[in-house]
Formats: sequence, C-alpha cells, structure tokens
Amino acid sequence: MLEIQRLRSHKEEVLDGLSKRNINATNTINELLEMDALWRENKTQLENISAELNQLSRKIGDCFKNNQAQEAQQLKNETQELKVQEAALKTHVDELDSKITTILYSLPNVPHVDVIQGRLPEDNQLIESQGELPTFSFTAIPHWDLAKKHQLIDFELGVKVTGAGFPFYRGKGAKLQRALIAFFLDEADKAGYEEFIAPLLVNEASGIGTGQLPDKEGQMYYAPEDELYLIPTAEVPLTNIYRDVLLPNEDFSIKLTGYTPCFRREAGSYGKDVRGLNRLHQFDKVEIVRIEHPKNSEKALNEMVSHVRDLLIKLELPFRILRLCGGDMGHASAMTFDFEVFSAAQEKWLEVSSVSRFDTFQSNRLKLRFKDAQKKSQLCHTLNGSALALPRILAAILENNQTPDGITIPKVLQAYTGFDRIT
RNA sequence: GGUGGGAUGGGUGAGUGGCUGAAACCAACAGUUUGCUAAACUGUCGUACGGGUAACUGUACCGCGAGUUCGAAUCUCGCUCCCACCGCCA
Repeated sequence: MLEIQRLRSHKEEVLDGLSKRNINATNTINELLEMDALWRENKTQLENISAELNQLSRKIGDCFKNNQAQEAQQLKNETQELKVQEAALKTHVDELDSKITTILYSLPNVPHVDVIQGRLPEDNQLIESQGELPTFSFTAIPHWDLAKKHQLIDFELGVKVTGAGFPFYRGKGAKLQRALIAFFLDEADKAGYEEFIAPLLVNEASGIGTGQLPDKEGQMYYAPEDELYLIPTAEVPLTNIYRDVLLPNEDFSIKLTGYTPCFRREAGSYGKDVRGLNRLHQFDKVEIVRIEHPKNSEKALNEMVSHVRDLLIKLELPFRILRLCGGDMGHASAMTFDFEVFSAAQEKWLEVSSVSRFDTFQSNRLKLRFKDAQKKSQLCHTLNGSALALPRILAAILENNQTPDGITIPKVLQAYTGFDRIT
C-alpha cells in the first residue's frame, strides 16, 4: 500500500511512476486527495468536539464533588447536542477513511526509476545470459516423459489421490527433490540467512500483511472451518514474523530463509503451460526474505540477485536474467528481476526465480518500522526472492542433462543425492 | 473435546467509574560523580493520526468489537487469543 503522505507531497512523481505500468491514475489520485482533504477537515472538527466534551465531563465531575447538582445537570444538557454532532461526524470520518483505504489498496507500487515502461514480456530488459544452450545428437525428450521412463514423478497417481497438479515424486525423483532443497538451504545458510520452518497455514491478518488479501483470495486454498489459508509462498509466513514490529534502532539487516511447499489454485491456467512440472498446485520452494534499512535495499537486491545467479551457475544450467518492465511487474513490486532457465526439450525459457524489492509498499501494510537516529519511526524496506523454486529446475535438469543412457546429476548435487546418474 | 484462569506500556505488575496515558520496580537511553571488567545519584523513556517552522498541542488507543454513562482500563454483552489441568494423540 502506498503511503498517503507520499501522494500528498509527491503526486506527480507517483503518477509518472505508475505510467510505466501503463496506468493513468490521475483521476483516481485527485479524487483520493480530495477525500483526504475532506477527511482531515472533518477529523479536526471531530477532535475539537471531543475535546469540548472531555472538558465538560471534567467540569461535571467537579460539580458533583462540590455538591453543585444543579450546575451539573445544566452542563449535562449541554453535552446532548455535542454528542449528536460527534456521532454524525464520526460516521462520516469512518466512511471516508474506509473509502480512502480501499483506493490505496487498489493502487500498485510505484516502479523504481530504473524500471522501464512496457506492456509485454517482450519489453523486459535482458540483463545477462549465462551458459551454453545444450545441443543433442538425438531428439531431446521432455521432462514428463523422462520422469515417466525413469519413474521419478507420477502425475497420474497424484490425480488419483488428489487431483491434477499434485504429483508424487518417487525413488530417485524424490531423492533429487530432497537434494535440491538441502542444497538451496545450505547455500542460503552460507550467505547468512537464518533458516525457518514455517507454518503452512496462515490467518487472514497475515494474508493482508503481505498483500494476498483482500484482492487475490482466489489464488489461495482456504480452510473455512478454521479460517486459514494455505500459503502460496513462504514469503507470507516469513515476512509476517515482522508484522506490527517496531525495530528499536537503525542498525539492522534481517535475512530469513525457509523451505516450504507452496499451494496455488492457479485458476484459469490451461494448455501446454501447465504440462508436466511447468505449473503445479503444490510445489516446493526455498525463499529468501530480507528486511532492510531504506538506504540498504539497493545493495540487498544486488546481493540477492547474485545469490540466485550463483545457484544456477553451480547447477550448471543455462539461464538469463531479465529486469521486468513496468507492465509485467507484480502489484507490490518496485523492481523485479526474473531468472529463467532454458529447458532443452521444450526449447523454451522457464521462470525459476523472481527477486523483488518492495520498498515500503509491504511494510506500510505490515506496520513494520524502525526508529531512526532522531527517534522517529520510519517504514522498513522488504525484499524477497525464490532461491529457488524446484519444479522447473528439476524439469531443466532432467531435460538438459539427458544422455542416451541416462540423466547426469549436476556435480554440486551428487553429495546430496548419493548417486551421479539416473538410469 | 471438557473444566478453570487470564489478556494493562520493552518486561514484571498496581489499578472496580472522574485526581489514570496509566503507580511501582526492572530493562533501555542521556548526564553527574567515584573509579578498574562496576556501583551510586539525577533526568529521559508508548504508539498512531491531525494542527504547528518549532517549542508544543488536540484526539484515539489498557486483546478486539459493541453497549451503559456527562464521563469507562474499571460496569454490561459478543468475539478472539493465551495459559493450566483432564481426555485423546503424531
């Protein structure tokens, strides 16, 4: 959620920024600022009346102590009219307040100055390309067929037990999955991230804190009996650790990581995009989350990008890094880098990580602040990224490392899997 | 699932209708002094929003929401959460 103070003082800048998302928010923001002015005016009036009532009440108390019942009764009568006014104003102020909040929720984050305007995935900026695209002397087999051939993943069994998008991993497939998780967590640990094992169900307040609610509840699985949501990413429980937190000084840099399954309803997806491991309702991911002083968030973002980059290099996967254009960024993001690995049999790039800075957009909702040197509270910056999401990494490893007589396990994983080939 | 107890500022905890935005103690911070991994003393010490260049000031907040009252941390109702014990159990 954008800060209303920012809209008051830097309206043009915000409008410019939003135009990179191809949004013309001029009317919305003008309307918002009008409401805000009205809100403040009414709020001041309301507070004046409250102050007057408080004074009268004190006087009435004094009268009773001095046995001046007559005077007290007179003053009581005076309060009647004021109380009616107070109630009416309060209703009005509350209404304005909730209208303002609704509009604020609907506005996306302002893209960072370095983000370019754009509409389509093709408008994203290519930052870096790494690794050679594999070539084969035979026809490369897509991962869903490899998985079946080597009994690594059983999609049909998942359909039987749960439904589409909930595969079983089995045998070496399961071990490979576990190896990837352990590898990612170990790397995050080495980079100074504290590991958490988080709840997989969260309450409504947490969903609101990170922005999944109120808009995107359709994307989350929900357990109505207990009013709990299955997490779509570890970002939700990890970031919400710091909901309603006021850090005591400026000297902080919080780095969290966690492995969790992620649950996404993915309503509306279909076709070849969802084939095999490309899009699942349940998948595994290691997430990294950072909470930083505003002056450090740029540095933190770079560190996260280079962390993810190193993971892909160690896994020997060809990848590219894109800086998303305004139109392709998520609602809450100020800047996002997408990582895509090349999947040799499908011959396409698969998104495996998204690393974003949110600046104060999330912390404003979360009420996550710190005390600065002047003892004033300021909003922290939050960032997060996948490091990494497993299914498409697995797909790329299977497809890229296939040989006529089996699949080679990347060296860095062999200590984790205990085998170097799948035959 | 059953029974009982509880929710107050960073912590412990006082407070049953006005003098309480909240005692006291601890912690923290600043200073004074004496000095050797410290003590004593003094002072400061909740958050949010509005107004003001500022000093400051107004309002709201004692789990959440509603009610009674001129006035609520305190009374009434609803809800949530926590703790203890019993039952069940990975």
